[in-house]
Amino acid sequence: MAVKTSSLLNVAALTAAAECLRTLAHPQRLRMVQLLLSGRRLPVGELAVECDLPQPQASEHLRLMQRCGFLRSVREGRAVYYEIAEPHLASLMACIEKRFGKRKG
Amino acid sequence: MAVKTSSLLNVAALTAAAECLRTLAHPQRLRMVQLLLSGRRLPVGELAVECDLPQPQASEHLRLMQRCGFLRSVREGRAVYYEIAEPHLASLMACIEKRFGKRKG
DNA sequence: TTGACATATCGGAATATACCGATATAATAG
DNA sequence: CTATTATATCGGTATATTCCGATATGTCAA
Repeated sequence: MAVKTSSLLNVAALTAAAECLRTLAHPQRLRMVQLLLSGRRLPVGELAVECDLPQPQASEHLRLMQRCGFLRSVREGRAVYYEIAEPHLASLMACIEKRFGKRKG
Repeated sequence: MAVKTSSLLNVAALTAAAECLRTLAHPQRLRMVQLLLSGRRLPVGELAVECDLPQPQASEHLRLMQRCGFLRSVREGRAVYYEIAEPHLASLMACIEKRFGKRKG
């Protein structure tokens, strides 16, 4: 199948994209996504510890990412596990890691 | 159980990545990037018209994207041309277009 | 020099976001 | 039931962002 040349997104798509990017644009949220991409799924408490965040803040970050479709949550007993819901997140994070990994600043 | 950390970005890299993503996370700035990726280089005035923005706002958006390394500017006479300075922007935008292009809206 | 055009910067108001502490809800064990 | 654990939500404050109008800077032509 031929590779389609990038056509410009319309205003609605650009607005939606901007919202999602803004949601992703936070150090701890990026870290959470990385953890979930590599670790499959994790409960809120463990994500909070890994990101060195108070539990309420971790919960709020996860809620934002769930709201824009990046994550979904599944309750199991008392724990709530979060996992990646948006397949495109992997390639997006790969781009980000390629740009910001192994770099001197 | 600890999560594997070999491929995770450190805090500094995550912070830098978040800053750049935040800069990109605006509808008109995304549009500017798309225009510059497809049209090579454009003066401020033309970008302002294409994005339906007042000239001062266009200038400010461009300044932000230049500050984080996405763009660079070259003055030619009275006009100032902006162009893509960050090679990774193309693949990043490709990811975004893949996710937000051709969807019902 | 003056006048025009192109771009950049400034000041402020409205809105959004991040962070924190306290508390509320939910599930389970005893 | 109460107590414990895990998560979610709320109130308030500090900070950041966006947008706007006005103005400053820079370049060139005459």
